[in-house]
Amino acid sequence: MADLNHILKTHGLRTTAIRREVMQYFLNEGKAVSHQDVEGAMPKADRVTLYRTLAALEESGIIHQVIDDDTVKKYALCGTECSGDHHHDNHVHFKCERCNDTVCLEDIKIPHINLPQGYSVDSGNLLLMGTCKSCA
Amino acid sequence: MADLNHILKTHGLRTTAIRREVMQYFLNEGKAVSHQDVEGAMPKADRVTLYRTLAALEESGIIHQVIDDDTVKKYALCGTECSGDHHHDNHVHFKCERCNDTVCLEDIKIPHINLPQGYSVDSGNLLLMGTCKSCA
DNA sequence: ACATTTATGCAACATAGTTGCAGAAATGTT
DNA sequence: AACATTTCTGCAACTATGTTGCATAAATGT
Repeated sequence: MADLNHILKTHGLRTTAIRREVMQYFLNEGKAVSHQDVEGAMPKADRVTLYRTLAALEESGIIHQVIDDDTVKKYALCGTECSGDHHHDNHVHFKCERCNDTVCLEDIKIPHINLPQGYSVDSGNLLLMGTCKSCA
Repeated sequence: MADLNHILKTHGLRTTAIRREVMQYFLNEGKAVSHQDVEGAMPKADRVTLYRTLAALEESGIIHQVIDDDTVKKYALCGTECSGDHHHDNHVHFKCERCNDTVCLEDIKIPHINLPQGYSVDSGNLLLMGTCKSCA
């Protein structure tokens, strides 16, 4: 609890019950979750508030968007290095095609890629798909 | 024209005016386009037909989905090696944050990544973001 | 040129996400 | 602790995106 409040404060957000609950949900899941997932887990909470909560957590650098092959937005908790102005979520994501879970592989970084003259790269997103440990 | 018909036939699709127009649009754009883009370019065509046209072209391996940080689906033409059952779009995609265009870098392949024991990888998707040649 | 199969266009529906605004809760100040 | 200020929450309405069912039209096979 106190932890969660501290994270919120250090990221410039007010401490509210909903934000703590959403963050706790992220901690429990340990995988990328969508707005719909959050809504399912917190049926009493207002849809719109949850959209805005996710947006606030993302803008402040507490969660980051996980790019995935389906069209709903998904998010996961950022590592401790993230802050609002500078996300460092340059790790690889893995989506299991059996259980459909997408997870962060925090230890595996996106390799540097050489591009032709004229391109400059700021950030990247690498999604690997296949079968995860639990489904193998 | 004849070319487009040939491509459609070799991928097991019937040759229709709309499919040729959509394919021609892909050829002209040379970048990843969304349903909305196609609709804008072909205002007379029916929305639903365009959704189904894109789905048919994707399933048959003529176009492939380009994963991007925004949530609308985008597609681009596949290289010649693609067929319905086996897509080979394992090249890198680049999204320019100024012009917002996403392009295929056909010559740059996704590098092999070593994952921990238990993961098996079937396919991957690498999106690099930054500034493109024209916007530099 | 005819029968069969598949594609198109329309209406209605379903899902995902946004905006405006009033009341509630959190924070800063005294 | 009480107040003023700022920000958050919850509701209603709305926009955008994508899907399904079905009748008609067009493409293919014989």
